[in-house]
Amino acid sequence: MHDSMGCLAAKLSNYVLLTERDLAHLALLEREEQTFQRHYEIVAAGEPLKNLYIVKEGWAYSYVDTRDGRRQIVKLHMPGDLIGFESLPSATVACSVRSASTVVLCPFLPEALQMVFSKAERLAAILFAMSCRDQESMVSRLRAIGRMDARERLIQMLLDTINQIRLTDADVKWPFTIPLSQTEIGDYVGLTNVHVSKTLIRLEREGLIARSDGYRLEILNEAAMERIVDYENYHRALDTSWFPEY
Amino acid sequence: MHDSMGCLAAKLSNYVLLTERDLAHLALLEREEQTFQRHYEIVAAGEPLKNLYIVKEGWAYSYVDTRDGRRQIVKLHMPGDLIGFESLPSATVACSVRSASTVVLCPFLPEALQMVFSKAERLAAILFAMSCRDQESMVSRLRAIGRMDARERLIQMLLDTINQIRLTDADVKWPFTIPLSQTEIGDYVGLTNVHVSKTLIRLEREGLIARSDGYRLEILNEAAMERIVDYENYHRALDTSWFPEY
DNA sequence: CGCCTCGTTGAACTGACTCAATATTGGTGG
DNA sequence: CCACCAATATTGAGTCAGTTCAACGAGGCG
Repeated sequence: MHDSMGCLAAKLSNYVLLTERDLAHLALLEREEQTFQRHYEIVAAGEPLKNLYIVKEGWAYSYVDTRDGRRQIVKLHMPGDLIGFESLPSATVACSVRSASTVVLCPFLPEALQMVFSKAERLAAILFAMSCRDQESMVSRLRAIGRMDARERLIQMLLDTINQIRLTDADVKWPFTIPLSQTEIGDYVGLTNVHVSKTLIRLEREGLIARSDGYRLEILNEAAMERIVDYENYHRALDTSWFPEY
Repeated sequence: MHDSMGCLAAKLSNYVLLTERDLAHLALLEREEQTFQRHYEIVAAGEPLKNLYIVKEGWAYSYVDTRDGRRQIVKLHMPGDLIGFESLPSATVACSVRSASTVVLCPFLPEALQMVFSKAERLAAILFAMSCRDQESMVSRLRAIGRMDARERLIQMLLDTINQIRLTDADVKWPFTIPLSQTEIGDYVGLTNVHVSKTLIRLEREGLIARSDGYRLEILNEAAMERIVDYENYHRALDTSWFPEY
């Protein structure tokens, strides 16, 4: 990651070759920044949409609730991720956002997209591609939650998380930290905290993972885990053949 | 729906005011068309991405499989819907597509987007907004599948389907037809065909819905059903405040 | 007429949940 | 540096929603 680059730029540069002009436009989106403590409610669903965000540091997640208090975490946000696109069409916040660790976000106004679409077509295409990639990610989550048992869901979640981390940190060292409680993991994969605990212990006994103090975790047999869930890593370079030229 | 308009244009015009220029660009995407019989495998996951599609008539759906044959239907596609965006970033088909009824599709090449982004910025913004709306829809599905029981999932699915229909057919008449078998409905909401059958019968006994021969269905107490799942209808006009001007 | 797909029904099973007690961890202030 | 508290994780017992399996029924089509 270059010092001169913002976090979004750094992440996008893993996907696609950015031009000077792209970088200049991107810089405009990452001017401000705000820091939030762990477990802070950054945005609440139902409000009018004020800001979109770029994650600069730390983790956050988007979630929705049911009236009787059940919670579903929808996406994890790591450095370089964009937050809030699903709220754009209705101009109303569709998902609440909460920090998982201490987190630094760059807020920007939806109106900034006007400039992007009219003056930086290629960047617009990139953002569009990122939105499509988010869909791809949600497709795989729907598959996991809709059709897999607890063990498979957790395996899928761990694989996907580690690959998402690798995007900005090419060789992660084991063990790595997942700043999520088991309740949060459960809310992410559609299980109870109790069953997450039992299933993680099972994965440990099977020799697939190892856990050390607190939230540290090691994936011992990634290949086997990939086979179990038929894992497809879509966190790779973007196809740019349909992008406009400058 | 104007005769001169394509299906996508017709659908978009429910969301947003289209200019002459938008319409001209849209027309370019809807030149060809292909017809498929019911239950035809239109695209298979894993292939290189060839076409994106606009639905002109009939229903189709996108789905993914697990290795051992479990299936998860990801989206329903109705007239005016766009198919295949989630495959764009990887240039590989992420979801298989299958026709639910006889269906007419307008294929177009991903490269057509190049023209859209460079020459029709406003249309690009619209497509981007549609992709974000798809995300919104998948958020609500994750909530349903991850955190609701069978009865709630089916209620949510019925409400959402009828509201999606209403977009192009403002006052649907009861009873309306859902061209999906109970196995397909199960694959959509993450249940078995057996349990779908039992749960639909239960909803009927509760007086929430009525069913007539085959696939015809009537929603008897929409308000009650909306209350049960805390339903939010996001199939409404798009916020265009961040769209570029011409 | 007979095949095939689809829906219904019932019995038995089981994965995940609920509830509740106990352990562990991390953070805080004295 | 230790003691205490709150948050989180573990464990076990009992329950239940949804699955599996299997049989049966009903319409649609060649």
